[in-house]
Amino acid sequence: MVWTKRLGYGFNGNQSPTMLLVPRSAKGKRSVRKKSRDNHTNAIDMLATIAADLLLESEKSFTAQVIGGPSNPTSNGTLKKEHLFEVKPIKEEAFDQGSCSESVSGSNGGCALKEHGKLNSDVRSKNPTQTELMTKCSSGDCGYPFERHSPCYAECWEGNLAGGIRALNQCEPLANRSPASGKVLETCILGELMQLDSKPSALVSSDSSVKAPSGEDHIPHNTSFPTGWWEEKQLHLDRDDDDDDENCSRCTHGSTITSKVFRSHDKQTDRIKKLLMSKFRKDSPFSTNGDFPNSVVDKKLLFSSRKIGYTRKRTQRYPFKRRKCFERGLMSTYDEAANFEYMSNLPEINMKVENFDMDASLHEANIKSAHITGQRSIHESEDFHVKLRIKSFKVPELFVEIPKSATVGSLKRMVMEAVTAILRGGIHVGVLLQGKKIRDDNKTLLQAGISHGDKLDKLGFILEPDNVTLSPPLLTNHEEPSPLLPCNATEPLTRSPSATPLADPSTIIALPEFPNPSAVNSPESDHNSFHFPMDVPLQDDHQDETSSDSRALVPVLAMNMNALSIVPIQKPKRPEHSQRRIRRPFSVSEVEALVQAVEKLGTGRWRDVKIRAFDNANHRTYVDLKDKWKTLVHTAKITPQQRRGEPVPQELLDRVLAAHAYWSQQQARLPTKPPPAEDCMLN
DNA sequence: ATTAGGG
DNA sequence: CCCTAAT
Repeated sequence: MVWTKRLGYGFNGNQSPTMLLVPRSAKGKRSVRKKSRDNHTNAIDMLATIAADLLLESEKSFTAQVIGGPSNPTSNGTLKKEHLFEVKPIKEEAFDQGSCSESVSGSNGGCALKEHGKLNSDVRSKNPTQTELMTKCSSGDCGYPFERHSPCYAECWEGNLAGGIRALNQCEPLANRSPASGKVLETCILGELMQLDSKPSALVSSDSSVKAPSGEDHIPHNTSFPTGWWEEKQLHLDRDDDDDDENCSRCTHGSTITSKVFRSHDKQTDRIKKLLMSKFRKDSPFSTNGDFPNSVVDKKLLFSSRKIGYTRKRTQRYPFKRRKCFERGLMSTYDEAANFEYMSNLPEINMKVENFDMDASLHEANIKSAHITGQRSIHESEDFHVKLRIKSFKVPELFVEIPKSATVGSLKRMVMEAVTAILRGGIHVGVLLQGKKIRDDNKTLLQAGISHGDKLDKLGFILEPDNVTLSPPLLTNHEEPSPLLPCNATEPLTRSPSATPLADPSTIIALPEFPNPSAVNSPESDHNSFHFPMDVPLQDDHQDETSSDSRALVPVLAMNMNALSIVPIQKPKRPEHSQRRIRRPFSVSEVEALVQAVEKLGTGRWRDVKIRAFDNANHRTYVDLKDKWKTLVHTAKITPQQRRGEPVPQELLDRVLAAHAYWSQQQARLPTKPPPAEDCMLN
């Protein structure tokens, strides 16, 4: 699968870059992209390339760190393409972008980012657990736990956006938030949907004339979330996102297009809204306090949330699309650490937890006696059961950058798009125990230490974006929809024979609609293969690691929003098509046909060659034929020992050489005028 | 859409 | 095979 990260850079007004994008026009673009695609990209290389080749010629001192990536990083320290980087200049002063007030008056959301960044930086530097975070933030201006509120963040947003996002950051004393703060979630989600601006977005039209600051670049994204079931629900108004070479032109010309998209999106939104609202009304575990949600409801809830994301997946342009027109855009990033703010607004899951309390000594002694806690007894089986209360899942952090002139509705859309972008990339669950990520899926809870009551308090779950692609076996056929797993997804989770106790459906309930893992393996898949949460052993690393491990998908340490940062976007471009085509080596007979056609037609008429010799071979494009010819010529020139694959008869290779020579000569002879169609070296 | 080349 | 610039 082709991996891509959308990198980009933007400016806060006329100030320093805050985000790094790799513009299409950048000199080093290619190498960056290449490197990015390489399986084992060295972070320093990446950094150096970016720093040297791209935007900041004068700033060549950068540091890079991994801020996220596969949960099973290679143990050799190299980085995989899925890893997320943050790159920032060593000299941070150079990127000072001014104070909050400046931003408010003259720029855009930079203030929020900055302040937010500061705050996060503060807490992140300790690689804190949630508890620590809350403590930390409680001492801030706000006085409320950071869990759900970042005063600076909210403040700035209010300043910049006239309160547009205030609802998302409502400050609420912890005590007032009943069970697991579910209420806030409800408010936010509902609020989002209900208030979605139904206007075609003045923002777009007004800004569409704004000249894009720079090109942008895509790298095909490797991530392919299983597509299928939701697609039928989509409104096919969206253009293919792949041919993204267009500048603002598309947006500019296409104000109608844009409007359409938005309108339809609004319809869609309405539907979702209704759906969600009914769901909430009926099922919401958050409607009353003291009433803990049960797992079933939770599943439904999450399901709904995710559904939103998927459903909207195609109807919504990826933020960056419009970004070019806005001259600003939305950056989303994954910062699984310390993002409680956002977390509180997303598929947060709150589960009532039964009591549980395991006696460590019993475990260690491996005694197989049932242990009764509270009212419920443990199974008489060999294992004790651990009951967990998942107060919340962390979800990736988002950063939004949007013009002051933007409407609140558009802001909401952007946020939603960002959410969608992340969700559609797929997520899995990470488990943290006392801040340490448990990476070995094969460990038993006992081995991992998830058994003692005291430790369970420090058990954390985290929703992590999948940085890997689901292999396309069932997608090669582009038409076969992925099975939609039922939301009462207990079964998919237990399918794996290697499932650990964690996969017990009674404890893990938050992963409703992952595809059947058995369906995502393909011969083509490699280490990038999708790992179904919890039941596939990690290959490279069986050691627990602290979250500060650079290979872990974890907190951004001391993240400074002024810093130049590369923010990968979870934007799998047209997932249904972006898969690298399966490799299909040419058979000898195909080579024969190709050679014959080229002998006849020459080397500059691949379309004709295609029609002539491969008209019925749908998978062979004229580009393929051209490429094959290229390799054939090369093959013919090297020694047989150097050749690989199915050997091509020397006779054919000789003909290749002869034809190549002949047509090269023809081409040299008539550079501008190709030989007549009837011409043929064999004539 | 095709062609031509680099990756 | 992919990605693109250039036609």
